[in-house]
Amino acid sequence: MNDPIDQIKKAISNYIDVDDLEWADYAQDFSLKSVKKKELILQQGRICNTVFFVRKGLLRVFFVDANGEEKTFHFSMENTFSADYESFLKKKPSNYSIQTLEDSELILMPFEMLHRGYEILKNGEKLGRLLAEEYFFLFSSKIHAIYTQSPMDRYNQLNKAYPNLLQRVPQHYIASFLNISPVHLSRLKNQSA
Amino acid sequence: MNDPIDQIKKAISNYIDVDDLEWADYAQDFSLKSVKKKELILQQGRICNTVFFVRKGLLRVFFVDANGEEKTFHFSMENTFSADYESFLKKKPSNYSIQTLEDSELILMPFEMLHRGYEILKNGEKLGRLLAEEYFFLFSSKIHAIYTQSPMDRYNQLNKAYPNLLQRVPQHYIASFLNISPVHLSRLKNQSA
DNA sequence: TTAAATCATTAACATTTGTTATTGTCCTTA
DNA sequence: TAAGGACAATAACAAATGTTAATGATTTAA
Repeated sequence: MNDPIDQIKKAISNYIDVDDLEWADYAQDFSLKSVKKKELILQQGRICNTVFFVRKGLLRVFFVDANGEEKTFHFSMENTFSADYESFLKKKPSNYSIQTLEDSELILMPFEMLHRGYEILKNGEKLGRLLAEEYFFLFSSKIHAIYTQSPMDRYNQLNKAYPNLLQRVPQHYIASFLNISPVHLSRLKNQSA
Repeated sequence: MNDPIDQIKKAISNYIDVDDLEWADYAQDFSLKSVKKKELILQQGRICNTVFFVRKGLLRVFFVDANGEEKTFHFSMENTFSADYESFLKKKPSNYSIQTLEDSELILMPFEMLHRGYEILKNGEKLGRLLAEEYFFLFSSKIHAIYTQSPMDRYNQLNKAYPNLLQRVPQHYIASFLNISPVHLSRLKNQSA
């Protein structure tokens, strides 16, 4: 079996039982894409019609606010899915852009394929539900953290959850992710030392 | 047909087609509850084993942070569902408490019932997916708003989205929802006038 | 109906965070 | 390899937000 496609099957198996026969039929529609560092794979304002599975590399989900400033919303790590899921599902213009932060290898899942999955795969709807629930939990805990933790707390927690992320990502993106200025993050790091 | 149960059927019909026969079988397990103002219907630390449908009244979802301060996370309006959904699904201690802000009439949906819904109702899994997606979108836009809008912007937007909410809810809960101090909210309101 | 509690407002002050500008380092690329 | 650009650190100052305390109004409950 094709190696990269095996990788996404494994990821999906964390959510539902995958029937081999169904899968063989389904999986042929995946396509692979290699993308150089710093390239834009989704542009704010366009409709997101693909879910990206990060086989290798690292993505940054961000948007430009009313003042023209970039805000980093999320980092998509290896073996996770990435998209503007709302744009994807509702076919409306995306609020986010997505770019590669490293040379990356992606598996592409176009919109039609998702819906075919709901029909073809015995547990397709369940997979959709579990993925929506997972990101729901993720966002929920992100809001919880914003309400309860200081920027420094969140920095430390990020460092703990993804130990090498801080080495892989320019610091001002981290600041933006924490919703503070790069200058302030630099100050905070010194204080704690 | 029973009137309150008809109300929740109508709400669910916004998500999936409901087959009358299935529904008649399913709906008999709902129970109703009238709750006085200011009563706690879910307590932080306990497992949330019921989803509440707000037939009438208003709920506040909140939690107590490490400093012992209450943070208001969400207001549950009429004809919407309320729960700590993560606690509910994973059967783990809730991060939130839920209280009534007004005398309320609730429809209770216990955990077993949800799962029976996944099995009994033809579109049960789909309903689960759509609900998870809806709250996912809600949280997503909440985070987006935190990143892009000033507290005053968010206050105005809240006022626009739920025109009578500000009259129904003590102002310090609104401040807490906006993640600012009550004193600061009072100041902001004066500045804009 | 009255006393107590809750609440919104305001003022004064403290803290946090943002902005701008400068400098030195490192990386990129022509 | 040299020049330009991106980046992190730092300082000085400005703006936003929090904290505490006092006051008056409203609501709640005995």
